[in-house]
Amino acid sequence: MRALTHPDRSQLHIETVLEALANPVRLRIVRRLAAGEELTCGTVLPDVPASSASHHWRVLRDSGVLRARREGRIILHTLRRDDLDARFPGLLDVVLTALDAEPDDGGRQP
Amino acid sequence: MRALTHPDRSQLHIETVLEALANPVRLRIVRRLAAGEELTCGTVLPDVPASSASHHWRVLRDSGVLRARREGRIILHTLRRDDLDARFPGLLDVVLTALDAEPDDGGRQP
DNA sequence: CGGAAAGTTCGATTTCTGTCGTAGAATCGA
DNA sequence: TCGATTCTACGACAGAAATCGAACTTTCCG
Repeated sequence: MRALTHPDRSQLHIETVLEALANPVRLRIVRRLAAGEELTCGTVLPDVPASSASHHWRVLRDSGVLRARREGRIILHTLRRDDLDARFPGLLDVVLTALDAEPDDGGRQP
Repeated sequence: MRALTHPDRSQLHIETVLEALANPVRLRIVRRLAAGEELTCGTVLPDVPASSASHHWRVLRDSGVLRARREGRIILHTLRRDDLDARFPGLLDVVLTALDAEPDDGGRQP
């Protein structure tokens, strides 16, 4: 198990962040973290296989959207609101607001 | 040649817009349109084959990021700033500001 | 009318993403 | 120490997206 590394604030890249956000599963994660709570991988995507979920958490971490902290055998994640706001002011807010105005799946159910 | 159709403002979808923006070629287009100028397809991506470029313009149109207007044999494109600001206030601004702070290729050259 | 220009569409190819099972590491509690 | 829990790593596969040449449409102009 590799150490949890994150790009630092100055390395955040708008294109990478947009790529990370442009996915329905990852938007679900971001949305759940919006309240500020620290959440474990397991709690957010009960319907998704662990290995798939892990992939999405990683994309969000690697892009700098989330910060991870290992606590024993679990990993606690938070939104990097401070860093995102510093580098891309308003981005997170507008995405979260837009998500709130939509159903949980982003309006993709029949 | 099909008519140029656009999703209307109420149909704009944050996830679709993020997907459209999460691509380096398309970000180049958006960046060039940021000044408010109406531009033709041919003027923005001289290095990209026309058929590839056409694909990207289409993604941007279909997602609602751009508005197209046919003028004879050319197509004039503009950013849908009004609609994007109405539905996702601040999104375009933060993306454009972030792009301005980066090199033209988004920092991907060696 | 004929040819050039601007874009699109189509189809083939390649490349990138997402999905998921399996296996493994680390931690905890009994 | 054994087994359960939590999560990651790997590898295979499928589907989606990007790329691009070739053919086509429409328009403009000589």
